[in-house]
Amino acid sequence: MSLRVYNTLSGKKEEFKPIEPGKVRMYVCGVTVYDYCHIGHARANIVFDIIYRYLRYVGFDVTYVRNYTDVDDKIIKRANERGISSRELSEEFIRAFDEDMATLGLALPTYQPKATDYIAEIIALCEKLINRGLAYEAGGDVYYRVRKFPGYLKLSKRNMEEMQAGARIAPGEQKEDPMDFALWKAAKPGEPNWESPWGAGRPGWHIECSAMSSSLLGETFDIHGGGRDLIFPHHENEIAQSEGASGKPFVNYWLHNGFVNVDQEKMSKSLGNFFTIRDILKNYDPEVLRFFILTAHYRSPIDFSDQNLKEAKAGLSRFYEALKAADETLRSHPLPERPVCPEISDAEREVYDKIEHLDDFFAAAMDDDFNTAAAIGHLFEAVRGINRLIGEARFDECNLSLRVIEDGAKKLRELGGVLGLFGSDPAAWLERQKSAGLQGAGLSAEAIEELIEERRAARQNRDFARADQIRDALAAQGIELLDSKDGTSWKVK
RNA sequence: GGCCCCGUCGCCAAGUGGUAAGGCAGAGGUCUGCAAAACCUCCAUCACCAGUUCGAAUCUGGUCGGGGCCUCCA
Repeated sequence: MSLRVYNTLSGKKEEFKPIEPGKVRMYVCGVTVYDYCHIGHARANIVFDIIYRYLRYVGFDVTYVRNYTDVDDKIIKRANERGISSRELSEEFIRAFDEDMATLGLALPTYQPKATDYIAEIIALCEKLINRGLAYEAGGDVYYRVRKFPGYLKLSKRNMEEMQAGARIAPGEQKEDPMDFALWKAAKPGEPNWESPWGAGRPGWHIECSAMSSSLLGETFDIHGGGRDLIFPHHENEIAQSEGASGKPFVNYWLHNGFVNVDQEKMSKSLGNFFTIRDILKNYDPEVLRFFILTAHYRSPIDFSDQNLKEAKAGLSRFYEALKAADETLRSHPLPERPVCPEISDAEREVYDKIEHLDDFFAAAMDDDFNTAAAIGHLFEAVRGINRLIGEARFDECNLSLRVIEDGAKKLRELGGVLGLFGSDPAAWLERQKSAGLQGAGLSAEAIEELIEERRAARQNRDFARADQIRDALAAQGIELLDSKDGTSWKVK
């Protein structure tokens, strides 16, 4: 099996062939740092995090660049509103971004460049484009002469005439053509600025990504990613800038993740219907959010709702319950040196096979354009298998099952790790969910334990009426009791 | 208006030519004092219509419905 990816440029799934065998160079558009990240950012970053992890898992040496855009109109505007410098503002939100991504358990990219550290490269790129006749200076601004670049709009698949209608020249701009876009903007009073051949100014929006990507990855690299909404104009303009300057293909594979919707509508800042990562994390474990995002394919839209988050939590809990049960089983049943099973039942055989080939099923799903939803489906089947062997509990006659349980739990952790999942200690993770859930129930763990003890005594006296009364009362408050041979435990519904 | 995407079980969600993964919910069963958890069994012909094909959820055309981009946006 080989990796196939959907390339926005061709509109098809293609076999992935890196430029340099065994190595992948990947650039993903990060954030403009002027506000807290919302769950749309969370999705984009989680999606490319697992792409990064999976590429490494299959053996590629990956150079992953994710930038911060720290100079921009919105940053300047917000900084002015707050009466602080652009630099102070962007530094504040770079820290916030780093914290959010760390909380979500993202692996660190190889490089995280800031646009303002690449001003010299940006100016050099502008000069090159001017020399090639693809850009021009006008009143201290520099614009890209879009009509001179033949491949323009090849990524977004539009045509110039139709685009004309919406394009316009803002007051103060001196564009030759409404479609042209700014590479460099002359500084207005009070704006951050850098010296350039065209006077003091600052970069336009798209040029920083061209400059940072070519500096760190070269003129042509393998993968460029980002949200769908960046296809036009951002990525289209990046292509014009980079290919215009180098004369070489910019990127081989363009990957774009789908949106997060709220009530079937795109979540966005302009609509005001967005949730920040910090909002969500008040009510949900970060791993639940990650799990929720990965249960859909990265290109599909996902609908964000309390209901869907709750389902994700139930699903993730199922994994941790199984891992916990596996841990406990292995702890109480030492694995013999040479596990045997004289008579393997059909059901056991089925589970053994499933777990033995789990990596293959997982890889086949992920090789198909990073189909995490299908991959998780396979992992769920392994959960059922493990639970089944534990349920059979015939370890005396067939201790080989212990080996399979051990193997299954190990693979679950290893493959889950590729998705950034199941990294916690299961008992501790479940315990955390319990105490978090308790806050909403208005009950203390001690109170519950007391009631459990009272019920235990009642049951011993065969006073089942009283015992059931206690259980029902707790259930009404969302507390479920689970009886076992070793006593009674509880969990929040 | 132009371009693009989507419409799969009650809900979420895979599946892009060979008679529909998985999760949640639901029904029955095993276990249990009774439950819960776990396990077993059951539960969809893929918006609609017309084509192509031996064969389509999967390809083509159309209809209806939803969404996105064209302005800042992951």
